[in-house]
Amino acid sequence: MGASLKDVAALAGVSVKTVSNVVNGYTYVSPPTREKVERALAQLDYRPNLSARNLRRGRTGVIALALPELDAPYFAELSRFVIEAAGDRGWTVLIEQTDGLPEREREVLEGVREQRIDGLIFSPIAVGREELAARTDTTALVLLGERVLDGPTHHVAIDNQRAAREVTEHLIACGHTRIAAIGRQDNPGANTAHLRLAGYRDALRAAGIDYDERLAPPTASYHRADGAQVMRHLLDLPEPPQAVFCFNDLLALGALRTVLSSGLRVPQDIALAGFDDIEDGRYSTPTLTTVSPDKAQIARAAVDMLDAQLTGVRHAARRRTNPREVTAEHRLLVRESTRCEP
Amino acid sequence: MGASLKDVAALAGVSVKTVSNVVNGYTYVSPPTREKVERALAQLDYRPNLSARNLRRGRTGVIALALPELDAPYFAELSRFVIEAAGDRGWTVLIEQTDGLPEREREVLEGVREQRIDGLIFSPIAVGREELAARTDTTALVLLGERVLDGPTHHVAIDNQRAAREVTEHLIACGHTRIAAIGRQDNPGANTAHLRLAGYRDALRAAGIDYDERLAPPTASYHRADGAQVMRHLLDLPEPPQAVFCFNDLLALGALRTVLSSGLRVPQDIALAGFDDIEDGRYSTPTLTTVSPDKAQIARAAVDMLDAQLTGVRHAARRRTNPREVTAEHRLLVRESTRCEP
DNA sequence: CGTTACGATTACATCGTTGAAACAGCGTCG
DNA sequence: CGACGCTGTTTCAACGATGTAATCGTAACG
Repeated sequence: MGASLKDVAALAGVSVKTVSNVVNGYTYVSPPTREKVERALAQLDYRPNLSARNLRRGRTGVIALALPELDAPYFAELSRFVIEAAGDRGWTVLIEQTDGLPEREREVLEGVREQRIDGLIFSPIAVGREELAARTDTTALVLLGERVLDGPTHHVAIDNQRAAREVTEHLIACGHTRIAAIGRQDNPGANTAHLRLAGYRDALRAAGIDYDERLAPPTASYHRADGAQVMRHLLDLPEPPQAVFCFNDLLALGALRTVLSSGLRVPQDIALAGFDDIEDGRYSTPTLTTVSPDKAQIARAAVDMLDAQLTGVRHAARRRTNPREVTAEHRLLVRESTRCEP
Repeated sequence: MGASLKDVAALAGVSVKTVSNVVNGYTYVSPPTREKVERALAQLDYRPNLSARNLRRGRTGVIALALPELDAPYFAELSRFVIEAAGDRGWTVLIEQTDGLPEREREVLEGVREQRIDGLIFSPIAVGREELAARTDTTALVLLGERVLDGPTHHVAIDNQRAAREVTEHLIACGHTRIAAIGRQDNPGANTAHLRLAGYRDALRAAGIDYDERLAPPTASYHRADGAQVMRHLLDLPEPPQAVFCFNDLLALGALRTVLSSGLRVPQDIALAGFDDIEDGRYSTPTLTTVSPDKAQIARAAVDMLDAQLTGVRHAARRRTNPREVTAEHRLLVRESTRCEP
């Protein structure tokens, strides 16, 4: 087992606390003592026992990131940024996969990992406003990607509705009028889906196009397979759409597959747009028009907000910082899949 | 803060240790006492403080998974399986991104997270046999995807060389003779690249085709961008290849992009095969021929081997279990990108 | 009836670390 | 010269849980 402070102290001929002081960079240690201790530290290859340190300090230095799926590229890319931002603060990230299951999400909220983490960054799918309000666990929390109005918690998201409107406006500007949407979800918790649908409808309305529910079929989840399947359905309509706005890139890539394998061309026969700007869409053929959320900014903001909560609690005993909402930037990236002369 | 054993004990009117006994399912607790304690536990919503428990027990219940990049789909998919397999044992997984940087990899090996984790599953890129042998940290270790012969550590991998040979044989069976490879790396640590190249050359040799180094250009890393760029280079050769074996799917998807945007068809003009079976390749157009490693098996085997090391240490004080090697299954999946009549 | 055995419970020490407070030594100041 | 303040160091008591050994009561035994 590794050496403890006691071992080092014995070797250096000083008290345990002095060694602790050296390790923690405490100011009042005489140079000769410091040097002696440091030699001993090096000789024994001392590493602090984090369990003990955390027990004493009441902090673990670990935050959790709870996501639906790690293998959805959007979340994988986001994770990397969160890990980096947390690393800058000396924090370690523990990843929790909920698979979007309500019960797993509730577990996470109620602190399965409590005592093991200082804070939680959570990207919910199923859990709604009520569950969040009812939460009893007091671990610091930041929500991602969900805009729970009046919600009791900090969160960071992009302006989903505006972004969705912009995509749809772009498709309209290309001259399309029969524009479908893939990704509608009627589950009341599916906030993101609602917002993107709302933005889509905003743009239609502004252009004087009637909303046709048959062009926005319900979509079980947001994987390639769903996109492929719903697209098949759209193509089989008596009047198929001229353009399709998919609520994420995976759906779009699935849809793209269906369109191309039906012998149709993108964008000439059908234009396709996605959402998330995952790397796949930059290398598909055609490349994918999409909304690019500033993932680095989202990650940074989330980590910052956790930090604020944690240090806030320290300074003003358990004062609940006011729920803050950060809106991250996004950009519409027009690529080949919707290229047109406007 | 959460309630501690002391609080529960006070409420139940018993000693701290009795509560501890109830919590840990110790046998000799009288039914009435047990019930009293359980009521108190429930009433205070007691959760054990893991720092304290770990300090006492010397185990953390956390393992680390160190990967080059979480946002490479192969690793993202693998992570999910590792997290699941670890979850079955009640372990939590902490993810460490090395970005393939030698210095980060060395840090991981030397136990940056020591004291915080019980074991490490590590997928190295840069670090080689010598560094592994020189490792001083004693945390249980399992290597992924690397076949370090005579290495001092447990590891699990598929038979890369055989798989690569099978892919190449398939391309040869389709009638191709000018077959390129994307993914060669001359860095001596790049074991996987060497093995796949070896398998490629085995197949060529068996078919009596000369190995032409110009058809296997060095490749800096394994991202789409690299595949796209190297493919561009191959297309610009005086005699471009008829088929290309890419050492992973990302390279293949990048290459596919280049080929298609050059106006060539896949597989008619150029056949393309990849490696890893990431989801993207199942939805690209054309779909991607690839080697599918049994990721679930790899994850399970890695976790099993960690478990064996951990319990081995417990039983026979620090007995080094013999380095074991597990070879996971793989399958060649022929899809559209190489379809031919053989 | 005294001893033993065992079930049930408790007191105590301990894991490694760090905050609070005490203490020792020494120069400074009134 | 005594009080004070500063640096440098140590002692002590926690943090929360658990292993060990001790304790207490009671039933079984010879």
